[in-house]
Amino acid sequence: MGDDVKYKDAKSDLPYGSNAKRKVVPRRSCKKEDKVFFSTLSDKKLEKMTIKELNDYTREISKHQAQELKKRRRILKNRRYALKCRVKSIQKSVNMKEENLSLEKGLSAAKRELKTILSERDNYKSKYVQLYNHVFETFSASTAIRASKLAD
Amino acid sequence: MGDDVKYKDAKSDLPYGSNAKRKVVPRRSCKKEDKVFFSTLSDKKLEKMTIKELNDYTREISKHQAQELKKRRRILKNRRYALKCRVKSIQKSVNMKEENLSLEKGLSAAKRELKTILSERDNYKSKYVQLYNHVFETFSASTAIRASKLAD
DNA sequence: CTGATTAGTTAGCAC
DNA sequence: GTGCTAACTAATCAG
Repeated sequence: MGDDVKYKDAKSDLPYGSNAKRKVVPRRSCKKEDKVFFSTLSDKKLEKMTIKELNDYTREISKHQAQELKKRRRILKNRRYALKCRVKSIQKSVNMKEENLSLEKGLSAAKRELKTILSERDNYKSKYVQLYNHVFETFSASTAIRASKLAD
Repeated sequence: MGDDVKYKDAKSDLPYGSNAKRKVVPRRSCKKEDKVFFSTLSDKKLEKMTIKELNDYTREISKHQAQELKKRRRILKNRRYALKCRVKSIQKSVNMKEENLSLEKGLSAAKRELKTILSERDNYKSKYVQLYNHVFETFSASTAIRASKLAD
C-alpha cells in the first residue's frame, strides 16, 4: 500500500482509443522486483498471448511472477471487455435514437399524407353531393332532400 | 499491500439498493489501527455528515486518521454519484424505448386511418365519375369521353 | 468542495 | 478459462 511504483510501460500502452478527457495515470502498484520483470513484456503482447503461450513463457520464471503475469493478463483483457461493453451500450442508444427519428419522420409524413387524402375525399364527396343534388333538382324539386341522405 | 484487513462494517453498510447480482465483498484494505477506529463511525453516518461536522469530529483524532476518514467519505459519496449516474442512463434508455413504442403505435394507427380515408376517397371519386358519366350519357352519347376528363 | 461522468478494476455469472 | 456486465474506485471536469 505504501509502494508507489507504477508499471513503466503502462502509460504508453494503456489507451485503446483516444482518451481526450482522462489523463491516463496508472494506479496499480506492485513490488519493485515485478516492475523490472514486467517491463520485459509489454501489456499489448501479454494481452494477445494465448494461455498456452503464456504457460510456455512462465515455465522459466518463479511461481509468484507467473501468477502476477496471469493476473495482469486478466486485468488487461477485462479492460478491453469493459470498453467493448460500453461501446455496445452507446451504440444501442444511438440506434434507438436513429430509429426514433425515422419513426418521427414517418409519422409526420403519414399525417401530411392523411391530410391530403382527407381533403381529396371531402372534395370528391362535396362534388358528388353537388352533382347529385343538381341532377335531382333539375328533374324534381322534392328530391333535393333525399340527395343528401344518399350522398354517403 | 500485504495487509488484508477489511472494513468491519462495510458489508452490512454498503449496498444502497438491492444488489442481487454482486455479492458485496469489501476490497479496500487499511491498517489495523484504522479498522478499529473506523468501526466506531458507520459508512452511512460518515457519508451524510457535512464537512463541518466531520471537521468537528476529526479535531480530536490524529492527522492520518482524519485524512483516511475524509478519503472514505469521498469514496462513499462517489459511490452514490455513480449509482445515480447509472440509474439516470438506464432511465434514459427506458424512456427512449417507450417513446419508440408509442411512435410505432401512432404510425400504425395513422397508416390504418390513411387506408380507410383512401378507400373512402376512391369510393366517392368513382361514385362521382359514374354519376357524371351517367348524366351526360343520358343527354348525349358524345359526352361520356369528356366526363372522365372532368372527373378530377 | 460537491456532483457528475468517464475509464479502469473487481466480482460474479454464464458458457 | 473467456467474455460480459453491474458495481465500485479513481481521475477529471464543471460549477
